[in-house]
Amino acid sequence: MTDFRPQPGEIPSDATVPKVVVSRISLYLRELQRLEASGQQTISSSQLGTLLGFSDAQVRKDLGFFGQFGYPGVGYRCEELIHAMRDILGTNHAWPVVMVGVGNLGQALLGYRGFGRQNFSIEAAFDADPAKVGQTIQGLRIQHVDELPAVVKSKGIRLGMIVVPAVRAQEAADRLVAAGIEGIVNFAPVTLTLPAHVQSVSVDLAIELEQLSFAVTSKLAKAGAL
Amino acid sequence: MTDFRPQPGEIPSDATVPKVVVSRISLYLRELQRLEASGQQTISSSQLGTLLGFSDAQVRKDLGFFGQFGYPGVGYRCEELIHAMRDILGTNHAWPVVMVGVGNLGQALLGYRGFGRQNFSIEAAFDADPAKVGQTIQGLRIQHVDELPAVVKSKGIRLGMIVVPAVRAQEAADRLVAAGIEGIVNFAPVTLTLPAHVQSVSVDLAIELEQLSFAVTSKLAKAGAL
DNA sequence: CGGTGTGAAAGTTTTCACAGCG
DNA sequence: CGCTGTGAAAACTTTCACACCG
Repeated sequence: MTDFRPQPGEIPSDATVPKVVVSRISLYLRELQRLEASGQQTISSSQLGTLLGFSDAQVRKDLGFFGQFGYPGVGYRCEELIHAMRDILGTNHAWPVVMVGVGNLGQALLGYRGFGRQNFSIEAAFDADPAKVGQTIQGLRIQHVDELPAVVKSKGIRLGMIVVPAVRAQEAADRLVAAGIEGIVNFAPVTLTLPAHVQSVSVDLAIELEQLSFAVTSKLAKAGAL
Repeated sequence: MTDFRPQPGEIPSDATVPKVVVSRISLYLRELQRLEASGQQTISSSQLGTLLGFSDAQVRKDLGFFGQFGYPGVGYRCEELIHAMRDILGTNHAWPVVMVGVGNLGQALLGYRGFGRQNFSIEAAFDADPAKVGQTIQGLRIQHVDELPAVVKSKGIRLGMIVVPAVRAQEAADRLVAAGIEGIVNFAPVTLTLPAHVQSVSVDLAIELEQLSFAVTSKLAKAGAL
C-alpha cells in the first residue's frame, strides 16, 4: 500500500479482467457517487457490498484487479475511489457519441439526462428518412446518415448508438464501422456482425422482460414444488 | 432421445440453471425466430453457435439443462425448438405489464413494438404528476399511481417496469411490491431493495456506455502496448 | 480494533472428446 | 456420415481465511 497508489492514467490492468468484474465496477461507481453526494467520506468493502448485494471479499477482489485503493482499518475514501474507477472505465474525460436512428426510442434517448452524469453526450443524430432530416429534436438537428463519416471525423467521435429497426441494424453498424467508430451500443434486437477491433454492447428490451418472465415462472414452479 | 421428448409445460429444470444460460436461451430464441421467418427448417448447434459467437458445445450444453430437443444427424427443428424455448422462458402465454413513470423514456417504451414480438404488452401506465394523469399516450390513458393496486389486481398483472427518475425509483418499487407485482424491470440508475420473492432485472443506459468506454479504452491500451 | 490485500480452496462454467443414434 | 447428448477435464470465478497495517 503506502506510496504505491496508482496514479491517474496508470491502470495496472496487466492480467485480463473478466467482463463481469467490469460491470460490477460500474455498479460500485454508481453507488459511490450516490454516497459521496450524500456526504459520506469513506466506505468499507462490506458496507459497499451490502448495498449492492455482493460479499465484501468480492468487492476487494474486484478492485484488486486494478490496483490498491484502500486504507486498512479505514476502508476506501469515496472521492478517491470514484476518481480511480472513472480512470479505469475511461470516463474521467468526456465521450461524444453519435446516434443512428431517431424513432421513438432514439428521441427518448436524446432527452435522457442520465448519460451526462457519466460524461457521455450525444453530439449528433442521424436518420435515413428524409422526413426526419432537418428536424430539431431535443436541441439537435437531425442529419442524413450520409453525413455520418464527416461528422465522426471532424468531431473525433469514437462511440455510436444504433437505434434503428432490426432489419436496418446491420447496415447502420456497417456505416458506423466504415466511419471509424470503435464501439457500438446496439438497441436493435439482432446480433451484429462486426470486425474484431470494434467493441459492442447490446440492449434488447424484450429480452430483459423475457429474463424476468423466466425468473417469475421458475420461482413459481419452485414454490409450487414445496 | 426418441419418445422421451419434453411436452409443453413439462420443463425438467430440476438442477438450478445458471442465469447466463437463461440469457443465452433468449438469444437462441431470437435467432431461431429470425431463421424460421426466413424459411429455415432445421439448424445444427454449430450453425446456431456461429451466428451468435458461441461454440457448438455451449449451445448443446445450454439446451441440455432443459431437455433433449435435437435429432442426431439432423440438428434441431426450428419451429419445435422455438416452442420449447418459449415454454422454458414462459412466453408462450401473454404477459400483461404495468409501467410506472411516463417521462421521455416511458413514452418511448409505450410505443416500442418489440415487446409484442415476445408476447408482452403494456396494459396500463401510471404517473404521480397530475399534469400527466388523464393524458392519452400511444393509445393508453395515463392513470394516477394510486390506482396501481386496483389495476394490478383486476387485470391479474404480474410484471412491472420502473421508468421514473432515480430518486423516485425505490418508492415506485415499494408501490409495485405492495400491489402484488412479482417481477420488475428497473430503468432507474439505482439498486432497488426488494423482498426475496420479487424478481428484478436492471437496465442502466449510462452503464452500458460505460462498459463500452472500458472496452474501447482497454483495447487501445493493449494495441498501444504491442 | 476494524479493515485491506491476497494466496489457496471451493464452486461454477466452458470446452473437450467421444459413444451412440438415425 | 453428420450431428446430438454428456461425462470428464480444463478454465475461470467466488469465497474463505489470515497476515498485515494504521
